[in-house]
Amino acid sequence: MNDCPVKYALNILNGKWKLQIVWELNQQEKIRFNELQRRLKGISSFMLSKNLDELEQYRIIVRKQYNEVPPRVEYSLTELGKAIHPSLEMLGAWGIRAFNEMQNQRPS
Amino acid sequence: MNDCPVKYALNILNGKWKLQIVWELNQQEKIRFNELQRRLKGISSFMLSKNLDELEQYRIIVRKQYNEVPPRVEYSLTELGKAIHPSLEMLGAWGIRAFNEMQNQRPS
DNA sequence: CTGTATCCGTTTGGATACTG
DNA sequence: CAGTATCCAAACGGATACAG
Repeated sequence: MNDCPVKYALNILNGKWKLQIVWELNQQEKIRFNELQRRLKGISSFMLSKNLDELEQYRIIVRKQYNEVPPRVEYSLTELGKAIHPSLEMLGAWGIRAFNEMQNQRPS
Repeated sequence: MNDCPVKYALNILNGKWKLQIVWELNQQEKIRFNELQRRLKGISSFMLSKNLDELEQYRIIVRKQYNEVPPRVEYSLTELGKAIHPSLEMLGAWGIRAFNEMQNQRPS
């Protein structure tokens, strides 16, 4: 994993939800646990919590807790987390091309 | 999967071996099944075959078969396959940064 | 040499119930 | 509201044997 930076990067975003979490945070600056769960339709609080923990360990996101009643916790991207966006844009552009090349040859 | 180009792209490279296969093909232009298996230390012929099939279906690689005895099959990247390299370079650069930020904060 | 068929252990994602 | 604990099913990776 640590012998290849690309694999290291991909590993951080691996799984069903992490990319989407980063994407939501990129559009929101800050977001609360519950709202994030609503936006990621279908995720359980267990999975969301687990994925947020992992992203925090990799320093992609920051968790800020306010000691209020009811509890409030806000998540946001770190500078490192924001810095991945250009790579994702580039990958997305390639993804569109890859998708189109599949469609073109479907009729075969 | 098809609703997000980034996810579509990541899905193509998903798994334990596909990234490394693309990487090897990027350095070799052509490579035979057996040599590829030797380079990807630890992969079984079953897994290699399966991963090559999937990459071929996504039009990332091309399989060329020569009807000789013994059989010879060569794999190479398509133009689409080559075109992913800049994205991987960029992701790798970010990966190095992410890795370093982890190391820096380890002593905490 | 280049695969396929079968079977199996591990990992991943998730449903549900519960807590401070 | 923001999680944790427990348990379960499906997906993934792989070992082994075998085939053209």
